[in-house]
Amino acid sequence: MAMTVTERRTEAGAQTIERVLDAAEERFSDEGFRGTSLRDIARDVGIRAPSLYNHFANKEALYAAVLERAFGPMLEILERFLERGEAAYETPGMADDMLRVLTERPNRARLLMHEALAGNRHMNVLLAAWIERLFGSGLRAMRSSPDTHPWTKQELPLLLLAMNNVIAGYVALAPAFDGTLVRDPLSPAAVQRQARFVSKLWRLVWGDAQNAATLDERRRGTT
Amino acid sequence: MAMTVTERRTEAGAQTIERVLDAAEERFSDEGFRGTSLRDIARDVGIRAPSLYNHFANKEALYAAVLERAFGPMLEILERFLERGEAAYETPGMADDMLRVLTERPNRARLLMHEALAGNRHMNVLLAAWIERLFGSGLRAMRSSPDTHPWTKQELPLLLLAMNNVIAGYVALAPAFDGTLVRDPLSPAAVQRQARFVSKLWRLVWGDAQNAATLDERRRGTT
Amino acid sequence: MAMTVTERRTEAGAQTIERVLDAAEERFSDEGFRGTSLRDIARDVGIRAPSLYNHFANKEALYAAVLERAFGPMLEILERFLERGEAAYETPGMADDMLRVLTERPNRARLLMHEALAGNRHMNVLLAAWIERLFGSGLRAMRSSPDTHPWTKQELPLLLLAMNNVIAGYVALAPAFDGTLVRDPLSPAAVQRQARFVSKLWRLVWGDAQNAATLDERRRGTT
Amino acid sequence: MAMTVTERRTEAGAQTIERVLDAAEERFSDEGFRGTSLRDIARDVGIRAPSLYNHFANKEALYAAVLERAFGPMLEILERFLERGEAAYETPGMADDMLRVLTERPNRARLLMHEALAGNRHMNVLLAAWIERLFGSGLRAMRSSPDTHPWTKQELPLLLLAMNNVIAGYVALAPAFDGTLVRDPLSPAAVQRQARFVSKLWRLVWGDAQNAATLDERRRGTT
DNA sequence: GATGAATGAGGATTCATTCAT
DNA sequence: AATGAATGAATCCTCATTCAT
Repeated sequence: MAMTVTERRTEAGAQTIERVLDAAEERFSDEGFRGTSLRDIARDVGIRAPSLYNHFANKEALYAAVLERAFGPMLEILERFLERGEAAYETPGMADDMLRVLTERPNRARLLMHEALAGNRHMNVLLAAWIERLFGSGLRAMRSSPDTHPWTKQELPLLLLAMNNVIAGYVALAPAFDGTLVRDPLSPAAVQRQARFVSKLWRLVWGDAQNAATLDERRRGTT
Repeated sequence: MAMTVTERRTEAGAQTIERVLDAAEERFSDEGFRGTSLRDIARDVGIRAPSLYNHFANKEALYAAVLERAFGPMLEILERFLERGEAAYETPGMADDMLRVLTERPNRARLLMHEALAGNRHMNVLLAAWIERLFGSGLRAMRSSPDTHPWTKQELPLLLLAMNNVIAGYVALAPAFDGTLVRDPLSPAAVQRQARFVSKLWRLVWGDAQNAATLDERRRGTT
Repeated sequence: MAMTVTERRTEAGAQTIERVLDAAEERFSDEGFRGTSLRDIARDVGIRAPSLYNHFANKEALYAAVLERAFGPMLEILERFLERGEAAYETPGMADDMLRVLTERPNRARLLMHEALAGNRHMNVLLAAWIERLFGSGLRAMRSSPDTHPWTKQELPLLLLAMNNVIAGYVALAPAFDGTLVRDPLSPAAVQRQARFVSKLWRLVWGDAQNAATLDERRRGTT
Repeated sequence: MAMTVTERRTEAGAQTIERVLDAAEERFSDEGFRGTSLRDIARDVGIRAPSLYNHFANKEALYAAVLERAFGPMLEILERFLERGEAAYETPGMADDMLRVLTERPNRARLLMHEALAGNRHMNVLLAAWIERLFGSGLRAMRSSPDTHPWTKQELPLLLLAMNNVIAGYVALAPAFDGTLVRDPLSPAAVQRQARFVSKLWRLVWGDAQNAATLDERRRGTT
């Protein structure tokens, strides 16, 4: 299928852009915004640094584009869950998907951590709003779920944060403990193991059907 | 008690060093090693950048000194636990102390995260060895504890990592979610709340007497 | 009358060229040759910088074209005067025309000043020759005029230069003193006022028979 | 006489600063602010560009310092005249001094022109205020002088501007017409000639009692 | 005739570091 | 112990220019 001149040109540019975003994501996730140099990114792509300015207005804009591309998909995952009704029992499913998304591109978890460490300095307003929304809805989901779990209302935010740290932390930090605690933590096998671990952890802290049953029984017993 | 001139001078020097380390810890924990400039650190202290070289050989050496000072105390906490026999039931106590140490100086948790994100690039051999030892002994403690908990041997490292991420993540990242999930997360009250939360979490995932009882019953019940 | 495609295309091109020259004149007159970027000029025109190269070989060539277009008309004015016989009493008329030409396009006076300030670095040989001719003939005109004026032969060049500075300086510099000395100095009213001022100035410094007589009379009358 | 360490250090620095200011004045007056590169200035001084930052915060600050140093003396000349009573007959004396100051450092006149051409973009508030004051007081002086001159109140600002352009224009632009109108226009002899010319010009356009009388007499009778 | 992509050269500025004082 | 001066290397970014399309 023939391409018009314009399309071909655009496509070539788009390819470069994609490669730049890949390289930038990698670099930014290693050393953060200030620790990353455009020259290094350019070198990774195989172009000269000034060429980056054909595609991005400046370093900040490139970083913003990296963040958008990185977290857009996650936000969509969230959207889907939100639309399906925010049912509490879906929270573990969400965690599962999140883990999968993050492990596919572990850089992104690191990116998120860098942002958080630097105080969300560069996270643009839109993105920040989305993330807030994400946590907000996660929280509402937990609050509206049947109270088969042992947590008070005040503790729920802490639990959500903790689960988030467990999931994102594994992806972002485990590599640093490669050899110490986990071997090759981002291999498919290891990720699957971690997914099962998170499920189990969630069941333990939140309760599952069996658990619920046990609790139910206990409750009925009060009758 | 009078001080000689030399002593006073030395003491003044020591004071400067301490102030440099404070400023450096603050800066490094914000933007990491590469993102931090010696000039900024010097400005915080109220001296000029070249003066730093009177106290530290270079930027790397200063960073190393910051890491040493930051994690020495933590390693000592660990030492104490290790010497006292690595009893499993003490793990939560350790987590508690760790949380307290980290929240007293939240920068240090951020420092650790930066290091981990950058792949422990600057963590010197000694420090790395200590940390490895820390996790190693934590792991042995968990392994040698009575199996009143529901985890397999393979899952224990993941659990240790998860608990670490929960604790350090709270201190390092919660500020980024100030207002979203937690309000003023490093205030004494909030820290205490988090400490209680971690305890409870630990009891849930590891099991305590009551839990153990329940599990026991269930087991016996199959008879 | 129909135009062929080629003609129309050529005309479009000519239009673009004209718009480029306009934009370039504006920019160059603000910040000089080195201080002006092709990108800015292109942006003003609504095209991209590389397109400029379809019309001009390079930045220098564009600048040369701007100079040509800017000073061609002035040179023609001069030509006319020269042809009409270089009569001395026409010098004020020339000054008048010059002022008018300059105020219609104040950028051009600024352009000339930039050139002079930078040592005529870019003024091409042809242009320089014309300007030299301009001053040369102005000088000859003054020299060959009846000596009703109080100037020596040696002073005439200084007078010519002075008048030139008064005229061009007003157009080029007055805007900088807008509010301080003159209000809205390039408005038609202000220009007319300045034209009258220059006339009067010229009469005073050059003197004509009538003027001298009038002044004399007035003075005597006060007796 | 021995110098303390501090003094010697300061003096060396002060020397460098002075040389930087000289070089910068020269460069800025040739091509204006944007057309001048710090590297060129540094090269003229014999240091590397980053060293400039030991003495000036940035390019703008260096430029501001150049302006201050260049126009401070002129403003002082003015001050002296203002203090002595702003008598109208002193205006030519002022013009004389101004010309002398400008010709001693012709770059400064060019600097002023560049500023004016670029719309006083960089002239700091203080300087601008001074210049405004300068023109203001010149104007008041002219207004309060006995009306032996043929100008209306409305024309006085134009006259002041014209004289300014004659004086500054000679110094700034004459070099561009070296060979055409004036030979070696900044040589002492040429400057003196121009000074006499300006005096004469001023007498013609402004007139003083004596002059008027003399001219009158001469005209009336040559008796 | 227009332009997206690319680039070498340069431009302002920062940075870690040295050294004499 | 502190610092002013200096600097090579690097940082972000602009600029004039080329070229394929």
